[in-house]
Amino acid sequence: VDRREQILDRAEHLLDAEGPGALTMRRIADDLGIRAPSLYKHLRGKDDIVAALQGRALIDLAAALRPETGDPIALAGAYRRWALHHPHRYELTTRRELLRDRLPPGVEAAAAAPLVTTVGGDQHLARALWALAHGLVDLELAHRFPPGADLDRTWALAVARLAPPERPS
Amino acid sequence: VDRREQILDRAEHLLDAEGPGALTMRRIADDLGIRAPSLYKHLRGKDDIVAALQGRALIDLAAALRPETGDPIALAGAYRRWALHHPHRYELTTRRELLRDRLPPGVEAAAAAPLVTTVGGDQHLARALWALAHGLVDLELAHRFPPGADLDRTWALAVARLAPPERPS
DNA sequence: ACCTGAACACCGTTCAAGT
DNA sequence: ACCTGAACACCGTTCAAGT
Repeated sequence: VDRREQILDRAEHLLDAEGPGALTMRRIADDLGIRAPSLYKHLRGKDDIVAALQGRALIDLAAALRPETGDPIALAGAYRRWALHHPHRYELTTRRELLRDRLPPGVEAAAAAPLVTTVGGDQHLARALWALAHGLVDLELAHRFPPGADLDRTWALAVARLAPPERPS
Repeated sequence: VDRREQILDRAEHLLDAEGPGALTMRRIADDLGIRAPSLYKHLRGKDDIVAALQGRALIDLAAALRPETGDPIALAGAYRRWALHHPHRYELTTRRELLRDRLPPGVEAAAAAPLVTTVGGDQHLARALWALAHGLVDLELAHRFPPGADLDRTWALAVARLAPPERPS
């Protein structure tokens, strides 16, 4: 129905299947059976596509994290699982500049909210836990750890030390 | 003297000054007063340049970390300082695939050694501390934290929790 | 309203040719 | 030994033109 959504769907499919390197205007257009210049009648340019896919990814990530709010271990697990399940989407939102101006408003905050709530509102702790999870995922996806490394154990140890679960008083 | 080193020096200067986006064969050649195809008489291609600069960066980072071995806080501080002082070099070794086959042997291990020693040999803890530092730096360089955030405090809190200094017995 | 071909300013890279 | 121009297969993007 909406041509713009069709384009974005194809682009997302291409991203998932072949990674950010395959996300070119000519490839997207080819998949739709048109020529690259035609895309510019429906969107402003490639940045528009990237920003839209970043927005979708953040919304999807937020939805994956929300049910795990409260338990740091479970939340970290959900973060890791989402990233490993959508590595190219994670790369697009994380390794490329986040195009904030074109993002649906509140999306970034929605993805951050479960984190802040889970650590009890401490901003520094929330940022640290985020950085830890991002760092672990980023290094894992970049194959920076030795092949046989037991990363489950690394995650468990690290999260437990950084953000021990709230003891009910 | 060695033309290859001259090329790498120029490339490194270009990287520091304008970032990875400016690191093109034509720009490097222009800076040297020659044409791009001439570069291929001295190196195999652009990957060769990237790998060489990644190697230099890791050696430099290792040298910056070594003196701080032993104290997790000081080590993390040195890591952060190096990354903020050479943001484009950090990006080149971290956001782009690490070209291990073309790296000087042992360089990756040399950069990791101070970390492993500092946490007392625990591999999981070493990986966690590395991921935390990388995640914090990566998010800071990507402007993912709010502008006024007191990141000094975030680092201090996070490192202290994850890797408390060894108590002398 | 939607799509096209041709063009522009870029990439990395190859190769025959010049000195 | 070192460098060159021309070319190839790519990029994102613009624009006059076609239906």
